[in-house]
Amino acid sequence: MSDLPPENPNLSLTSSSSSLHHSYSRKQKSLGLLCTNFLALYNRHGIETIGLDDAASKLGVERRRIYDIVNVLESVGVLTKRAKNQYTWKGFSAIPAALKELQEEGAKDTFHRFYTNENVKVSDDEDDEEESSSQPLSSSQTDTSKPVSLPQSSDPSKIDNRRDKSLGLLTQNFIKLFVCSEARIISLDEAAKLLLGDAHNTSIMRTKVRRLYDIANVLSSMNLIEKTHNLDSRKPAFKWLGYNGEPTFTLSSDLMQAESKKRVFGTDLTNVSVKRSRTHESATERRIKMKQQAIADSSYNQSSDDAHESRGYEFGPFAPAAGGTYPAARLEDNSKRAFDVENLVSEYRPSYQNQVLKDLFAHYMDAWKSWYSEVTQNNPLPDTSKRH
DNA sequence: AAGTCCCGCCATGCA
DNA sequence: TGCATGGCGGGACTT
Repeated sequence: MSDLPPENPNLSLTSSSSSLHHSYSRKQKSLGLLCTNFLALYNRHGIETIGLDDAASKLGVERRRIYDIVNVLESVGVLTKRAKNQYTWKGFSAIPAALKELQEEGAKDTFHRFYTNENVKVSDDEDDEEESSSQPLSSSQTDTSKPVSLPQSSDPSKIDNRRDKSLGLLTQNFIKLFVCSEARIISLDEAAKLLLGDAHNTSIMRTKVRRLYDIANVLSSMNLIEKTHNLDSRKPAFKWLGYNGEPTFTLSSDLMQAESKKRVFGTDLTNVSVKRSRTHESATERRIKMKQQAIADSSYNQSSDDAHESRGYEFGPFAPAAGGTYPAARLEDNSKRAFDVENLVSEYRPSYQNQVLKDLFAHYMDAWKSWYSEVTQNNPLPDTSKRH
């Protein structure tokens, strides 16, 4: 139990050198693989509670990594926090409901509840997040449309709760992007942009994208999304697969051995000497430099970098999973889609009261338009408003 | 103090 | 090379 985490036995953080071992591969330590192992370990009958320490030692990683996984799993309903160090296993069967809830929640406020000053509610924002089962609870506290943006605008209050930036919330918003729109393929860059409310300095974007990588990895290992490319731009992106039944997981061979051997795995392939040599000063220096640079080019009104680039996502039929607010349209049925979107427009436009949302909406329309014209080209459709 | 986990530096991997 | 990825752990925030 208290087998200490593998950690680095002894290592010289200095140097670079050394013997690098042959077999170190970051792939073997990826969050995605770790998640797969985690799932293989706990997604079985009889499991009802999961202890973080137990998981960490069984998987041979630090708790920090377990948090990464658990946080996103929880945001999809697979787990529920019970107490310190303790989670309740809900299983994959809880996913559909969770997705549905996210969809409804997202549809209701078009991805987020933005706060018009009259209904903010900064202070008491939620308390008990999800809890799918019983009641919907749609108080998706603030989130995505973080006020921020304008560097110097006066922020009413520091709506910057830690929770607002949590991996869990970000996961849910990322999922809403798929489930509440017609986008089927979205690149992490685009996702970050959308979730950030557009126009942001590189530093913030970079960090957001970094988080999205973590999320994408675990969602991928759950088969909720899959990596692909944008049809046109070729840029890597993720495709929403939705919940299609419970996938099967298998422990990676080494873990298996470790398990059967009753021994902590991981220790061996930990990249001891590879540790990055964080030369304090250079790191700090760099950080400062980046900060300044960030500030420098954060001119929020960069009219130049948004607008276009709408090729971030691809549209497609709606996810099979939870039936929801929007009808599942067929790709071929262009006219219907046109109709749907237009409906969507008139239905939602009125609610866009803040700039951020407006931009976001415009962004989507833009993307849709280009997609539309593209499709229309090879497959001219009769008339926009006549179904077939 | 212990538990959480945000953040972003910088190494890897792969065209 | 350059860009996409993502390991990793410092240290801030919560309990």
